[in-house]
Amino acid sequence: MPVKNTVKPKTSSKAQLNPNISADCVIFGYDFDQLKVLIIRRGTNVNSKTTRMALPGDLIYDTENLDEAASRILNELTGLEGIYLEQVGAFGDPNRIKTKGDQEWLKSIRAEPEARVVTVAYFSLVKMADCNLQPASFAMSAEWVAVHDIKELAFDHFDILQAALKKLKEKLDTHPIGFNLLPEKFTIGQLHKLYEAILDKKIDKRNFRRKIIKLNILTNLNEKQTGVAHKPSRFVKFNEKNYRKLCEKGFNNFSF
Amino acid sequence: MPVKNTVKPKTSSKAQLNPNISADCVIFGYDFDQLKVLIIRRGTNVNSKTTRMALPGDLIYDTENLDEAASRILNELTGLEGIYLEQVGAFGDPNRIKTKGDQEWLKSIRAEPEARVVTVAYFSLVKMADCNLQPASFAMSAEWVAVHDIKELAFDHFDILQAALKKLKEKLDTHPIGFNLLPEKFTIGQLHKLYEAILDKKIDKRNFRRKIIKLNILTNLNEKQTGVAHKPSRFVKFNEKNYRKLCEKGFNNFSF
DNA sequence: TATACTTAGTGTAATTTAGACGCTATGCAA
DNA sequence: TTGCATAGCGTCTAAATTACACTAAGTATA
Repeated sequence: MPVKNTVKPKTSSKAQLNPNISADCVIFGYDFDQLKVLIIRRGTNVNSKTTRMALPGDLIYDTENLDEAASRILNELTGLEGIYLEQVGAFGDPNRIKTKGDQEWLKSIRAEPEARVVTVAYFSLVKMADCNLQPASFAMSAEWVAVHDIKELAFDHFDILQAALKKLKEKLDTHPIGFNLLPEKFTIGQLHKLYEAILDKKIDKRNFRRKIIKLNILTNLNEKQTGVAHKPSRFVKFNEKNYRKLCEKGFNNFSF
Repeated sequence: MPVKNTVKPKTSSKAQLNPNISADCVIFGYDFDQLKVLIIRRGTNVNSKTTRMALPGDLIYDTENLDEAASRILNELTGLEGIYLEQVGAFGDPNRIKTKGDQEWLKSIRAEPEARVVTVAYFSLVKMADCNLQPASFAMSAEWVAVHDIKELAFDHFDILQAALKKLKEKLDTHPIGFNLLPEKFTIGQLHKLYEAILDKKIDKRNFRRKIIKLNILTNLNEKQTGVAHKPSRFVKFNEKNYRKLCEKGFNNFSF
């Protein structure tokens, strides 16, 4: 179930980080061309040999629930609140943080680097332009990387990424959540390209239009693109009300 | 992703139960009439006032991974191995084990009853007849209860059950996993009734037959029902090989 | 032993959906 | 003014979905 990260728990000074449970976020963004993921370098020292790329994540506080932990991580890194967030699942192989490089890294940032850690993975969809990337308690820096360019990550994060991607694709088959990656105003063409980027395949333009328009969740705006070297497209916006109606009614298939 | 619980980790005497992480199993069974769930009473004292019904579950060992923990729980309770098992997700509200009744119970069985526990929920599908129900380290007794008759459970187990049920229904839409609940030989009529029981709705008999037969994953047996007060039905069995082929090819829709 | 009862097992027509495909429109660039 | 790029639309065909009714073959029972 998707959650909106509206609640920012006040993690009081006496709140304890639980050494055995973490949350990791696969934060997807879209730059009108490629599907991207927010990747961090952990640690505090830029020049450290031990900086590897990883998903943003952190141990969780004993006072916060899992959704809140994921929201906190997302918020610390991007400044965003109220973002689409959905659990992917728990990853808990005893050896998931035990490789040499990972252990060196953990020793530099954790009180109990060898503790067994089960992580709960989330994926979230953000509008890239709204992100104000900043270092966080758990991340020295963050950057957007195209999903296709990621070949390896620290810990089991590559597996988590693949699982998140799979879940995103499946979800997109049944719920038109792609809007979360686009700005308020967008064109159907942009939405079309977004679907192609996520599903990683060509989709017939006319069939896509027919299908998405029939859902009746797009509101036409009296505004067109300007300054484009082709016929300008009309902007639309996502119709939240009709979307809710559609969800209640239950729409089964929305696959391409 | 479904896993088969083939691995039984030897939890050596020095293996530690992690106080912060548990696994809970929603074990589904089918008695040719209703969808059932295996429900336990925890604790060791039958006469205790604090026995409430709950899902089978236990803290996990630091040496086992999550799938193994779920397999262990399933195996201890039913004696079964190699069972369909799939993660539902992690549940980690800080207050999920904090109600009075739940705390009393935990105090009687756990070293650190107040520790924060995040649980990873699984659902599994078993052939009821194959189960050899027995008490387990975490369960005084176990019994099958019809899903529809369950109104409340300890901790957040009712929520977990609902989530598992939802996941099962969704999965059934795309993968014909219902076979796992039926014996080797079964009739299409039994399969039909099983689908109706899980999805909790009527499905047209002829349409069901057509659709399931077209999948080509049923092998006809030269055997018929005997002793039934109606036209005997031919038995079929699940064709694992064709099922794999179908999975590889990818079958999108299988919804009723 | 005939009748009732129960589930097995089949087919077709109407509607809806999916998939393939080509053309004109409109703006900017050269 | 020509070319280029994307917008935006409609139709045909095949396939899938849905709704729906009867006969068959056993047991139970009157």
